[in-house]
Amino acid sequence: MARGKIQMKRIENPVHRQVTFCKRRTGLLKKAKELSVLCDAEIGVFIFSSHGKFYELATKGTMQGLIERYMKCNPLGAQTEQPRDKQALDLKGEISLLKHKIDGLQKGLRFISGGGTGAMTLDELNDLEKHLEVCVYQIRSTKMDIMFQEIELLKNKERILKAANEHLQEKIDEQYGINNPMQQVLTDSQYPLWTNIQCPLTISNEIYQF
Amino acid sequence: MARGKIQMKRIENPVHRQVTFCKRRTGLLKKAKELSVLCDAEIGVFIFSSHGKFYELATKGTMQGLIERYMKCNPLGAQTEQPRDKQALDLKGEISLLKHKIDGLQKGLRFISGGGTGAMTLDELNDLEKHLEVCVYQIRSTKMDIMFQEIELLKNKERILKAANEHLQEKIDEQYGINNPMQQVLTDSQYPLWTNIQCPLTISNEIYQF
DNA sequence: ATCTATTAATAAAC
DNA sequence: TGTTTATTAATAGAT
Repeated sequence: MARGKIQMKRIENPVHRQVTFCKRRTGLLKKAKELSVLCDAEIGVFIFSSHGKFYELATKGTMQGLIERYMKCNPLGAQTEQPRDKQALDLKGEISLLKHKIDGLQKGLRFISGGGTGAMTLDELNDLEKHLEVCVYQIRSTKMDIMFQEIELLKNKERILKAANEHLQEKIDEQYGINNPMQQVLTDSQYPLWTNIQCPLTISNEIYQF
Repeated sequence: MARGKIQMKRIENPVHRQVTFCKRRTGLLKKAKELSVLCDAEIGVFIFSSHGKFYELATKGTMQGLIERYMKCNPLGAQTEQPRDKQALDLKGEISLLKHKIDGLQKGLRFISGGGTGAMTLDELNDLEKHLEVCVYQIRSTKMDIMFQEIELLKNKERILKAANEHLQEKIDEQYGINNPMQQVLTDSQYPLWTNIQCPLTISNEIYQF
């Protein structure tokens, strides 16, 4: 794919072969990652070089998980692995994964408490995001509770004041009758005055203490 | 690599995603074979599509052989000893915990970003996080505004009712004097009655419409 | 699946 | 190995 085609056969020159191995290995893993990302696929790649050196890629989860999934898809090979080994492998995998998560949370805490992020991985950011969501939710919930309580309190006050007003009005009506001048005082034109009245209510101590 | 670049993120259009998956899967396996041939490497590739369909390639021997070779190379598989049962128990717990977490995170992310997310890059997550913060803030802010408005409204009503009560009380005092029986009605012992009074206020139309 | 305009990968050279 | 460059290979979008 460059400066000339190459034959699709083993490269005999060891130097050329090594160079090509390095380049194409990188390319292959890149392609695998891209395919995983673009198409939401889970991909695992093993590469053993001719010298026995090992390279691997697991795009989601761990290679252990991939192998397990592979085993499920291929019942034929299920027996090759002893349960003991499998369990041990799983355990190790989980431990490293959990340590990883703890790392992420620690980094997240550091971030929240003022520092920069440092290099956080995608998984770490996922955890942090969830953690932040929970924090935000809790704070909001508490605030809402307080405000609802205040609203309910004020509604209660309103109800009681209305009842008090009604009672007082009835008393007045009893003495003045329905059509006495008192009614004029309670029209819209008078309303703004009331909102500005500051002097203490003579009956407030009894009525408004709740 | 054709007719325009594409973003390195999950392709949301299912048709496009499927087409790309097919093409790139072919390309990836071809690359793996080429690398194996050119550089005399042993390569294994697992591909699980997002729908769970499985594809594999083992360039030399079988996938089983590759996995076994992988087990030997992987230091995690080397040590396994006595506390097998304990390890197994731990393992089960860890697995279910992690699966739960992963499930939750994936669901959350998918939910938040609307469509399915697939693997997101760090930058995408940063953007998502920022977006989330803004969304949460906006929703909370709107709710708070509404609640503050309601609180202010109720406080206003309270103030006006108190003023009205004071005014009415003054009227009553003018006629009955400070020590008339009216006072008794406005004591704490009477208070519960008021809270249950349901009949319309005779002066409410003027006072309470705001 | 097939066709191309483009982009991406990479062989060779340094 | 990393970079550069000329070239080939892969593939996105259209059909």
